[in-house]
Amino acid sequence: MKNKKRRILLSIYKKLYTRFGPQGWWPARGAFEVMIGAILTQNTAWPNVEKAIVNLKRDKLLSVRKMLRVPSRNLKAYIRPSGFYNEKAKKLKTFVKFLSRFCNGDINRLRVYDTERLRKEFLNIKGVGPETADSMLLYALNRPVFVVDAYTKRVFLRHKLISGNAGYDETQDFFMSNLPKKVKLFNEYHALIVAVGKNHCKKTNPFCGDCPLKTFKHGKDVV
DNA sequence: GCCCAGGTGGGTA
DNA sequence: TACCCACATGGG
Repeated sequence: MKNKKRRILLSIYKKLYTRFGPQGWWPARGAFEVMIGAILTQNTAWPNVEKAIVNLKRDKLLSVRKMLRVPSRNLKAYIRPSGFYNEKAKKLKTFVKFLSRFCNGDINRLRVYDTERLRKEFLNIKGVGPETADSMLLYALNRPVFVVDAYTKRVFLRHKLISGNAGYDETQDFFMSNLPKKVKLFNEYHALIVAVGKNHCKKTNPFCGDCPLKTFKHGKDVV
């Protein structure tokens, strides 16, 4: 059974990779920038996040120290294009305060902690939920953690590979217990799911068309 | 003008 | 615990 799931998951990966090619995630440079991007992209289209990051970069605010110092109302102005800027400014402040306390603002010092410990620490930060924490672990710190998002649930529910009431942890476990725990694989897989979710398994169109997953069982979302 | 986007936390039953 | 909602900009 486990082997069957593993075969299916690897087969899906292969089809997606063949169709969309390497995605080169995360589209950012440096661990800190990835982490900031992970917060800014919460329920937000990436192009809007990029605008915010460009603003931050322009005035060299992409460092723990600088972001600690900048007044909140200024920070809000910088990140405005990414939406939810009042909330996100608070989240960014909370996050850099955590970093300065936990690792003296030095991302390299996070290396000494094991993945489970770091995940626990991240989840304790207000504004960092499971997807954001896992994105940071995988894409900033290169830990083998599978990132689940809205696309993951929609695509895999539509192809009847997970159940409608599967939560974050259960969905994540489906991938992590049936796939080799490899950073490169998890990195590419999640990005490919986003690609197919954007292009085919859309909310408003329950039918696959030339979806690369059309050979898998498929139907409208139940529940 | 309407829908959606790489979520999260707080409130209510 | 399980929903429901606010949070906000920008593109299609």
